Parts: sequence; structure tokens; C-alpha cells
Amino acid sequence: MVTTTARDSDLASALVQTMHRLQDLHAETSRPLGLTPQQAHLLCVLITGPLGMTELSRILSIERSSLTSMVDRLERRDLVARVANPADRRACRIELTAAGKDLAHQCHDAVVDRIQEMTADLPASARGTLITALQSILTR
Amino acid sequence: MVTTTARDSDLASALVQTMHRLQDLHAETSRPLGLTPQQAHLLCVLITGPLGMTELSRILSIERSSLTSMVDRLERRDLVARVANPADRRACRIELTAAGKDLAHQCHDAVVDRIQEMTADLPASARGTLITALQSILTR
DNA sequence: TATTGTTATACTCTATAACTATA
DNA sequence: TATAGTTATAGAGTATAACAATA
Repeated sequence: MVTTTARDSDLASALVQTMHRLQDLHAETSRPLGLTPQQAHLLCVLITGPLGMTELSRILSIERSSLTSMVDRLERRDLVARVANPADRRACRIELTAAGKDLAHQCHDAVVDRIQEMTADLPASARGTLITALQSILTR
Repeated sequence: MVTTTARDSDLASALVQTMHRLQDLHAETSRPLGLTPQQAHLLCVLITGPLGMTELSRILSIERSSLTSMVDRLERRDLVARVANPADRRACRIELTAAGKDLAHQCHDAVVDRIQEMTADLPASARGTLITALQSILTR
């Protein structure tokens, strides 16, 4: 058998706890802006530009049919718009409206600010190691 | 103004991406076990022992009324049980049944295994730094 | 035929407000 | 009065299956 040290599960456990803590933080920052965490995520993903339904559903890890109703609700609130795709008449592109763009940036900034507060007193060296380690984890 | 280096938002961004990756992983491991991620979380929280509704709702960051229906569904499936609390007749304790305990451990192990795979080739030094850094973040 | 997106349907998750029973 | 938990209600998130339109 492969030797398993206490550290292995410590790390897994710390990562799981961090995930839950960040999920809570995400919910707490979305709510005062009138958004569910899922809506906030959707808006933030669109900051870098419009996306088709299929691509968006892949990024958010939800079925296209689930996405349809989410986009319906956000469109009713004029936060996103379905725009025709001239290159493919089946497809559409979801893009942020001006109000949606504003809200997306508020969300994004609020989360980043809170995380920066939480990580403020990490030494620069730990910070560097952390970024590298997380990026390495994300590729697997 | 306080100087903000590129690294600050890199770290925040890496943490947010890690959160989403772990959320997906959590969903992927719960599903084949017939559980939603929220149900899996609830069961895993009970591994260390029974809890009252109020305490459980605090840990899961959901309203007590939302918890009531979650527990209803899990109780119908014989995964948890409401047990009377002799010390306070208003209160009850939610505990895992034998089947619930089994499933909770399967969930927990599956997630830990996947995370250990993802972190397997981190050098021991990075691993140590990562644990310390995450624990420090979690206290803020 | 395959792909894009939607509709219909059924559950689950979640919050708010009002409530019962007990402390 | 305060606390533990529930009920009623409404809205949001999600998946599956079946579908229309276009590629």
C-alpha cells in the first residue's frame, strides 16, 4: 500500500472547508445585490463577452434546459439579452445589458475585495506558493 | 492608495476558480450515490455525531425552515432520523441511520480520494504551505 | 443526421412570515 | 418572552425527455 500521511486528508479537508467558506461568502455578496449565487456566477462569466447557450451551460456545469429558465429570468430583469447569431440561425448569444454589466462588475469586485481582505496578511512567499499550487490543482 | 500588485487578484481569482472546480467535483461525486450536493453535505456534517436543527442550519448556512424539508426528504429515505432530545422537549436531534452512515462515508471518501488525486504531485513543501495558508484564510 | 435551443414536467433548494409547543 | 422546530407559500435551480428549427 501507498503510505498515507495525516497531511493528505488535512489538505483535502482544508480545501473542502475553504470551498464552503467561499460559497457562503459568494452568497453573502450576491444577495444584497438582489442576485442568487447562480445568477451572479452567470453574469460574471459574461463579463469577458457574449456566449452561446451551449458554451455557457458547459462553463456553468448545468444542462441547457436549466440555463434557458435562468436566462429567461435575467432577461425579464433586463440584465442580459439574447442576441441573434448571424453565422448560425439556430444559435443565439447571451450578452450583458448595460445594467447587467454594472451589476456583474459590482459582484465581481465585492467578491475579490472580500477575498483580498481574507488573504491580506499572508506573507508574499506563501501567496506565491498558493497561487502556483492552486493553478496546478486546477489543471488536473 | 495602497499598492495593488497583479498577484492580489491572481490569488483571489485562483481561489474562486478552485471553489467552482471543487463544487463541480462535489456534485459529480454525490450524484452517482443518488444524492444532491446539499444532501451529501448534510450527511457528511452528521458523521461526527447528531445535531439539533438550529445548529445544523447554522453549519449549512440555510434557514431552519429550508432544513425542515431537506430532513423530511432524507428521513423518508431512511438516511437520517429525528430523535427526541430528553433535555429539551422542543428540540430534536438529527442522526444518521446505518444506511445514512454508510452513504455519508462513501461520499466523504469519494471526495477526499478525488482531491488527493488532484493534489498528488504537489511537492511536500507546497502542501505544507497550502494547508497553513488555507487554515489562516479560514479564520478570517 | 447532428446540433442549437426550447418546452413540458417533476423535484429539490431556499427564503419569509406566521405558527405551536416548550423553556 | 425567547427559543426550537414546523407549516404555508412562493420563487429559483436542476435534470430528463421530447421537440422544432437549422446546419
